[in-house]
Amino acid sequence: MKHAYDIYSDRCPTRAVLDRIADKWALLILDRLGEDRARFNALKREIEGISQKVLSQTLKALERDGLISRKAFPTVPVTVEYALTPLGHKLTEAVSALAHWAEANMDAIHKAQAAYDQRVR
Amino acid sequence: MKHAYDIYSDRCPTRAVLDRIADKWALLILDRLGEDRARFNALKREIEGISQKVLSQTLKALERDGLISRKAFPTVPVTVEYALTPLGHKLTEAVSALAHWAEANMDAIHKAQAAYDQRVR
DNA sequence: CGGGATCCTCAGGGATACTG
DNA sequence: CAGTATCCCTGAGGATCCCG
Repeated sequence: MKHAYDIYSDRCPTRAVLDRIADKWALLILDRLGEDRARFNALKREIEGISQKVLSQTLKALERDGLISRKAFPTVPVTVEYALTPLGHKLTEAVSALAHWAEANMDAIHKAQAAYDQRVR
Repeated sequence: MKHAYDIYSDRCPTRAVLDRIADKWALLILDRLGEDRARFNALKREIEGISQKVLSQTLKALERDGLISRKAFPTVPVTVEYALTPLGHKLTEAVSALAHWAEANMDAIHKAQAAYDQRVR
């Protein structure tokens, strides 16, 4: 066998991980950090619409899973930098592809939606 | 410019689309349909833990966005098949990579979590 | 078989205020 | 600056029943 895990099984621990990364905010954070490391407020500013609570929560979860690293500098006031870990880097391609897919295909999506609404309504 | 859309902007229509595909259940459905077309109850059976309500909702949303197609056969009782559209097919690689990433890296994730819990307490 | 309609809950996440 | 702590609320989603 390749490995003992099965994402289709609801009791598999991979499900919990998928639940964390298959999330709008997590993907945007990972995508942003895939470009370059960033500080807390920079992330908050650039990822429009995210609340500091959700940002904080998500960063902590991603750090716990080993996808991102947190480095604090003893300046005054404190400076904190978030970056992808090597493990997190393995995900960048998939993350970027998913996050930016909508941008590249929005016109086709609009047409599909219009056609669907025509048919159904 | 490449295109007029920006996923980092909260008012961009791509955000709504991302919200739909950056979802645990949507990714599992897309991944499953990436292997082969499937019927409603087959999806419900194979994607363990999904409720028929969420399955139904998600399928409808994905169909509206043009990612999957629904074909009903006038048998008794009715037979319905879901499959990826060409548009949906463009996403399969990214979806598969994300969905199965946890399976391939679960050991590293476990270690990261253990180390984190040790550090934090 | 492939769903639609209801009811209900509970936890995800927004808003606000405070701190090292 | 980079968060933590509370309060509060709504809407995602589970459970159940029903139907063409």
